[in-house]
Amino acid sequence: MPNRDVVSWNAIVAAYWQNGNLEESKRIFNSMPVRNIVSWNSMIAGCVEHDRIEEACEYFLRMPERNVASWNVMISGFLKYERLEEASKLFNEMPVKNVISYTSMVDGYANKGEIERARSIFDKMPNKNEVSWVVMINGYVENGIFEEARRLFYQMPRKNTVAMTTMLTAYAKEGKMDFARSLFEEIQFKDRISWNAIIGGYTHNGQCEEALKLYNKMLEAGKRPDHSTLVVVLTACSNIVSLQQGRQIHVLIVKSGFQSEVSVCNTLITMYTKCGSIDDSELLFREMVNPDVVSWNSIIAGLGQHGHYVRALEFFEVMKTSELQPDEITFLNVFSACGHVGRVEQSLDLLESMVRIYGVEPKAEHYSCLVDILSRAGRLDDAYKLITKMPFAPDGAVWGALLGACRVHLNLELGELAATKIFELEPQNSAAYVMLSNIYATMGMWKEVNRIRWLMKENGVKKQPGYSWMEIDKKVQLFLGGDVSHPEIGRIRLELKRICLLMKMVDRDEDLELL
DNA sequence: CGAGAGCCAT
Repeated sequence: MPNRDVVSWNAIVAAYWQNGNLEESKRIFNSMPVRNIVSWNSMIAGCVEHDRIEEACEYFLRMPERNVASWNVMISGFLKYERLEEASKLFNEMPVKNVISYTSMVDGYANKGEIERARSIFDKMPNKNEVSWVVMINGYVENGIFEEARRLFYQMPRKNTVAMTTMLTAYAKEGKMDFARSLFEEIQFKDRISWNAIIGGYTHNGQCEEALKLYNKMLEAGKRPDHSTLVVVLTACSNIVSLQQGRQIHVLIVKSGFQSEVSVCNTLITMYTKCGSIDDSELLFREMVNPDVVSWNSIIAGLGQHGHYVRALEFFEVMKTSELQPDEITFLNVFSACGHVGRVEQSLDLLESMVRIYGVEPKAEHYSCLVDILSRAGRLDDAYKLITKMPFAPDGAVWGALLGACRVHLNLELGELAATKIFELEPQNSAAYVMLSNIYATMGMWKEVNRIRWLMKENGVKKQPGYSWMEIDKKVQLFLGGDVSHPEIGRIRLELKRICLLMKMVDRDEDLELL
């Protein structure tokens, strides 16, 4: 039975590359006495899996005959690396297409933002299955076109758990958690991913208590958490600054062996940072055997958020000696630290070395940071020069950084210029009006102050009130900036005074590091 | 024995 034989060989070939040993797969493949189409297809899939698309091509061209799966595996290989042209060439050349060929192309176009082309293939499909529908719906969701996603979802004939989870995620991204929740309740066979989606939805929409409640329900329902579950519930704990619940989940992570998951550790680092326990963040980071860029970014950001700027910069120096490449977020965190300790020259050097050494293109946010650093150092003209030298059009945030400093250093000319730019780019940006008006007020130019006030009214700009809240006798009290009519105003003021005093005391202790 | 889907961290 030679056929039976091939099947066993194929299984061994597949098993090796699935366990990370592509070379052994290839060796066995070469030594096989007989091969069928499946042997070749499996070898191609293995190469694709191990980022060796060119080798996959070689096998594809060498094989004596191909079936539809051979073409499909090549197409999905090219799509994996966003090589749309080659994928679509194969798609057009292949003699017979099946539902998988079409679905792969729909997914490929949708992932590249070419949603119209994805849709036109979807509409041309001779028959669709549940996967095709989900790919198309999710394509709309990923591209933020929620109305069309919803329309297709309701057209979809048989909605399975995956489709419902996709739509649930769409509602969550729109902030419509009530719709997301009722869809979730309608899912007959809720799996772990559906639970993760609804918990994540509540977390990202600021309803973290509800997220944690659902997490407990999930455990009660007998679903074990996976690394994604843990990531979102830890995020929920961070957002509500619940160190106690965060630690509880940390214990569970250690007991269940999830501490080997990099994403889980990274989230733990951030959780401890946000919950005020930066030492735990650092301990965790040091214990990681395989930190990635996100781990480094998290600890550098964390140290910065706790005022340990110099230490953050030291970590960055160590990161540079590792084999990991800093990314755009690393540089944002590093710029932030530089700015706080007034390292102007260093940040200018860094901006230059971003591209030259690390191949990271600075974005608008990076320029905003630099403009902010230069401006705060009083170098307003240099900041303006940097803006004019930016390789793309400056956005409102860049001008805002300059305007903010113009208010502090009282530079009327540049301030008016920056404000004018912001009014063009973001006419509803109330902060710009307020800052410009403050410059005029400080300089006693009351006529101009009135002109800005009039301009705000004319453009329908509303300054959103500044507000905060605190807990008094187990009740949360909301209070507005400048509001003296609050019934608990006395105790609120007392508490604010206490916090100010506390901050000044802490500040004195940590001044040393700033120098 | 081979090809297409939903959730997650800075």
